[in-house]
This record gives sequence, structure tokens and C-alpha cells, in this order.
Amino acid sequence: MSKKVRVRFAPSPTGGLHLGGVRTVLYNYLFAKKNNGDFILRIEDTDQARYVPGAEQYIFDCLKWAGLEPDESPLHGGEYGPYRQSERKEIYRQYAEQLIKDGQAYYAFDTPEELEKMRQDFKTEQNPSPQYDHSIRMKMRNSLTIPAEEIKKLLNTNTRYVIRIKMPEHETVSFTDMIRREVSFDTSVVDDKVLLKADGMPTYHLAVVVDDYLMKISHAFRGEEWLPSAPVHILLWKYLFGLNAMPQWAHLPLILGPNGKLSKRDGARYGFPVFAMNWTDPKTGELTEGFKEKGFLPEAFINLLALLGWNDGTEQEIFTKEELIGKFSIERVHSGGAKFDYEKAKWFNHEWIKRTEAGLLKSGVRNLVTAKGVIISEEALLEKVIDLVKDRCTFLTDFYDQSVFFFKTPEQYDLNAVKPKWNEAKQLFFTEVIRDFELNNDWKEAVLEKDFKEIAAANHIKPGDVLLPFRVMLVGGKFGPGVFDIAEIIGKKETINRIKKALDAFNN
RNA sequence: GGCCCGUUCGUCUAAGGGUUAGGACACCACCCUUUCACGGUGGUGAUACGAGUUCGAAUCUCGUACGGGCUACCA
Repeated sequence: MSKKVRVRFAPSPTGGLHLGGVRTVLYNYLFAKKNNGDFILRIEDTDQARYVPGAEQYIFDCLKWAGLEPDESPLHGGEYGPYRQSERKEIYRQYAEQLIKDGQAYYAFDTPEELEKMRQDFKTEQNPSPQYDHSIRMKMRNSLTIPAEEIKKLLNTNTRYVIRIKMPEHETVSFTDMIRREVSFDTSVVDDKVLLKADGMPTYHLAVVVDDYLMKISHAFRGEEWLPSAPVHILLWKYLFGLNAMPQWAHLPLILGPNGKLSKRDGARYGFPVFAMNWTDPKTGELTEGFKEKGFLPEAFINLLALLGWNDGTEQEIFTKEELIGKFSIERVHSGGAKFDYEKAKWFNHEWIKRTEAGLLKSGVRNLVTAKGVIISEEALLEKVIDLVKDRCTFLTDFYDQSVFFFKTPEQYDLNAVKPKWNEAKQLFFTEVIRDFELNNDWKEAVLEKDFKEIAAANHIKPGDVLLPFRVMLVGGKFGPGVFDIAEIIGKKETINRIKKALDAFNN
């Protein structure tokens, strides 16, 4: 009888949520849904110095946009709350104290200055970053080196202290990672990590173990950057709750930018978004553009993230969320890091735009174009336009340029495409077209095309020579769907107006 | 420096002892075409290196190189 699947995503609210974070959410979510389990969001806000107002709400917003909402969270509630570690502060101390009682942890009174001095004093070429470990701890001020009487006195006088784990000297700690198989470490090379900070808050190391236990987490997925501290967590599980209760670990490969691990600070430096949604740093006011605002569809975003490090073994690349839930397996996740390829990301988005029905795209497109001052009179018309132009849109934001001319008369023309070959014959041709269109009482694309070509033939002009000018008259540039489709949609009066207006511009 | 993880086309990846090493993005060419796209066809392009095990290695083992991560009272 295996226990219920319960997984968690545990971000710290320190800023924007980047690609790697969302992918971790996604893998958690897919794994939970696939196994009829629960997906929990736990806020790891134990570092008061790094707390950023608004960052927590931002995370909720991103998950909502991506369609990856948790079953339990500070917002959604649940049986295992509170889901914010700052609100669980009192829970952690007893576990730290228990470790001390059992001899697996100790009090340390070293000040930050003393620690800094230690790092300087023991720094050598061989060992550029000395750690607070078994080789050093007996030279520091802690309950291993200070007599019990004095410790009691220090504690009673409210001297600041931290609680550190006492790493065993020569033990091999190993565990089976779901992605990497057997991984092992020698405990003598890992330091005596702080478990409980001087302000009474736990560090990540203590909190993650205690909370995963209390929240009955069955599988713990996190980024590969956590692998080196895994032995600390394994040992804490062993000391506190027993290895049998420990979740199964999976350390996800990193998503790399052009220069290594993607970091929050890198923001828009690469020329592509790294955050899910726009993020404004409350301190500096600096705005970093997100995938959402760049014009990505959430379906495309999770699709591309899912495939960054995972595949189902077939050649399928486009997956709906439901398909991903059905096919996802953590064992098929790659162990190697993946460099993010923005070109491929754009392709995913383009594919999703092409495949999404106009009706579903409508509200997003309407918001975008009306925000830029376009007035949409008819909903049905908008849908028709979307169908006509969506093949040409890589981003949702492209819909503006690709469809404004359906709603607004062009202000400017690509004259270079027309003027060099403009002549009197063409001028006459278009005045005849105007005359013909004015008499038209069957304003249909096919009829317009037929008339247009007949007039061209009568004037001994190749249709190809006047189609481009006609396009520029209606659109303003050399792009867009079929010209006669456009003419039909904008209507008789507007088409004639645009020809007349453009004729003026062309003749100047 | 130490420790850990990793290494198949430029990028994401398939192939878990026997394949002409497959696909996708990007790129190039051609076709379609009234523009721009879409679409179609084809092309360039990879097992880091060296040993071993084996009849046979991208695949297993070891070493080397390279890349990445960690080395805080941050997560």
C-alpha cells in the first residue's frame, strides 16, 4: 500500500518567477495530476532580509496564468497549513532542540565577524573557501568546545546563537534519485550547516525536511543546484523522522541561458524573457518583461517548458496539458542541463496560435488591439479576421500589425514598393477600377477579383503589376492575406476611399 | 581548490550492444504563390577524446578533457 502522492513547489518570494521555476511547477503539477495526487504550494519566506513585497502574489498570478494552480496553498488553504514558513516559525525549534539532545546538532555562538575571520585565517591556495566543518568546529565557539555550565549562562543571558548540524566524519550518504539513480556523498566534505538562525527562523535545510514531513510530501522535486546539500537533508530525515518516511527525490536538470544557469538578475539581458509574467522590482522600479506580455499563449508556454528536458519517446512535440498529464513520467526527464532556445520557443507559440480556434483567441486579441486604440464594431468580423491572419502571427502581439488595416485606413504607405514602377497607365487602371466598384452590387471577393482582372486585361496590364499597388492601397505595406478578401471585409465604401486616398499619395 | 552532476547535429532531443545514428527548431535550396506568411520537397550538420569489455559499443567500465552546479545565519 503506497501512500498518497503529494508534491510541493516551494519558492521563496524574492522576485520574478523564471523559466526554471515554472518548469519545476509544471513537473510537480503533471506528476500530481497523473497520479491523482495533490500539488501544494508552500512559501519559503524564512529570510526576512530578502523578502520582497508583492512577490508572493506575483507567484500566484503566474501559476494562474499558466493554468497550474495548486490544490493547497496560502491562498487556497488545506489541511496542512499554514503554508507560509514564516507563520510556522514556532514549529521548527523543537526539532532543532531534539537534534541537540540527540547529539546530532550543537549551539554555535560565533558572530558573523568571527566567521569571516575564520574564513580568512584558514584560507589557503589549496582551500580557498574553508567551511565550518569537522576539521574546524573544535576551533570555534560552540557547545562542543565550551563547557556546559558556560553554555547555560550564555543561553540564559540571551546571547545570540545558531544551531548547526554536526556532520558525521566519515560516512557515505547515498540515495536513489528518480532521475539520476544512485548518488552518494562523503559526509566529511560537507559542512555543519546552520539549521536554526539567530533570529529564530529555520534555514531552508531544516524547514524543507520538517515541512515535507508534516505536509506528508511523497515526492520532492527541485533543481539540480540542491544536489550538493542533499546529504544534509537525508541525514536530517534519518535523525528526525526515519528514512522510511522520506519522500523520493528527483533533482531536475538546470535550464541554462547563454552563459550558464538562468538567473533572476539577468532579466531581459538575453533579448528574450526569462520571467513568466512582467515583474517590476519594487525597489528600483525596473520592469522585466514576461512571456505573457511578450505575447505567449499559456498553452504554448507550458508545452515548450515540458519539452525542455523531457519527451515521451515519440516524435510528438505539441502537447495539450491533458496529454502531458497522461504521458508525463519523471523517469524520462533528462539528467543533463538544457540550454534555452528562444527560436524554438517562438516556434511553439506560433504552432499554438495556428492551432487555436479564432473564437478562443478572440478575447486576448481584442484586449490587445483595443488597448492600442482600435475600435471593434463587430465580434463576428474580428473572428473572421483572426482566422485570416493567425498563420502570420508568432506572438499574440503580432495580431495588431497583422490586422489593424481591417479596422483603420492606413496612414502611411510603403511607397518604395510602388512608386518606382508607378505610371499613368496604372493610374488610369485604378480610376477604372473605382468606376467599376462604384457600380458593384455584389461585393464578394470572387466578383471583385474577376472584375479587377478583366479591367487589367482590357488595359493590357498584367494583373501582377497592379495587385501589389492595390495591396499597398488597402494595407499600407506588402503583407497580409489575399487583397480581395481584405476588400470584401472592409466593404465597398472603404475600399474605394482607400484607393482614392492612396492615389493621391502615389502621385505626389 | 574541493565536492557533486553532466557530455549525440549550432540548439532541444530519439536510439538503453547490431539502425545508412531518427525527429524538431534554426539555416540553405527548390515548389506553391498577387505580397507576407502557411504548406510541400530536398539539403548542410552530431555520438568530446583515449583505453578497455565484446564477434559487435553512441549505448557497459575506467581515465582525460570540457561544461555546469554547490562551497552563506540565501533559497
